[in-house]
Amino acid sequence: MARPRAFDPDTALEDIMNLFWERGYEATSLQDIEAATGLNKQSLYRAFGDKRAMYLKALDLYEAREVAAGAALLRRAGTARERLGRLFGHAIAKVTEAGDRRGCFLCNAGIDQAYGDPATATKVGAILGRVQAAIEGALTADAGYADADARRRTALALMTGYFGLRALVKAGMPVAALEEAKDRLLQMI
Amino acid sequence: MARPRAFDPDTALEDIMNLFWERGYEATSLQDIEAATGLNKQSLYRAFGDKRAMYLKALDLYEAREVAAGAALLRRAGTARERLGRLFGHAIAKVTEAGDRRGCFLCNAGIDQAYGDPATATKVGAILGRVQAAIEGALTADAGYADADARRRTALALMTGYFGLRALVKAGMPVAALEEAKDRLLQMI
DNA sequence: TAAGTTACGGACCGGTTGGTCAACAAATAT
DNA sequence: ATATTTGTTGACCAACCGGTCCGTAACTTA
Repeated sequence: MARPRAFDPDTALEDIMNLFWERGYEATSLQDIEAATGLNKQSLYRAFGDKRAMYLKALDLYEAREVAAGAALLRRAGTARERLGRLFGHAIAKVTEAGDRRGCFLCNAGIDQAYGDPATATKVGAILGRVQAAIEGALTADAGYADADARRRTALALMTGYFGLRALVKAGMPVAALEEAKDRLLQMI
Repeated sequence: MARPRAFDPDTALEDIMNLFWERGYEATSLQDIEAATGLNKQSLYRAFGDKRAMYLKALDLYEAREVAAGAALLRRAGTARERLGRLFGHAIAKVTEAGDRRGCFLCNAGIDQAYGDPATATKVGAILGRVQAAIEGALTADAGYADADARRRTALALMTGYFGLRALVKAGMPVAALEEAKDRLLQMI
């Protein structure tokens, strides 16, 4: 109909997601976003809405990308412990292989924005529910988890441990300690 | 010698701690701190230093108050599971009894400031070490944890679960799910 | 009471915040 | 070619940011 966009919104949103992921909402300024995307403020507003909208869309992208990748690790063949081991191991591999200590954007958002912003809280809650379901799904690989209640309880405990692990990654805990915590948590299964 | 302070620095620091605990570093402005303490910016600077210094002192107070209270729960008589159950139960009781969903200031600080600010990272790391030691101490109550390595591994896993639990509190997870996660995590012991 | 010392309060600082506006550029449809 | 629609750009906004300065008030000591 008219002049087409000169940039790719998906690429821009990915840059935005990485910024919010690393620094959180408040510590990320529009100016930072302009610099990271190479776009003008006005183009950003036109494409995504205001800063809060950008944040929520970044969370959506995080689920579509990172959470989905984690869920895929859980679906691949193996015992429940092998599946969860892949997920937990991946969280630590991000540190050892890529030096990435940003942790989990979802967990970060839960702490720095869900408390205080209802829209974020709703979104985080919804994603958490799907993470829980994915872990429960991985547990069905073991005959020992035929009971739905036991499955749910263990899934909740594992999810809690997983979030703690990723929080401690961002807090700077040494890799050796992270590994020990991971291995011991997996013995729950 | 000269004119004495008209306010109590300890009370003021407690107000500051509560503010940082609830909102985090970036979302708390000097103006907010002035309003919460009823003090002038100048008095605050004179008493505590700049904003960052206030934050670090607030973390110190948090350890002296809240972490110490948690460690006391771990020292009281009982089996290891009873001791840890008190600690985990206390984290959930804050929600059910006081409607307090601020979570753990230490965990919040680990996510929103330790990554990015070396001074905070150092302090958080030091406190984490003492928390780990307190949990290890509680595990010695059980004969099954005579081995120091096993004790350390389990303590790390429990600490990780504890931080996950408190992160999920702040993220808004329903109490019923928190309870199930807590109970299942305690079965690790 | 006078001198010395500290606390207090508010004005003030430059810089940055998130957000808007209007002029201009570029593409399509007729 | 012209009209129309949209994207881009940079100037601009009031509000607020953390931080400082300075005149004045209040207290202690001599």
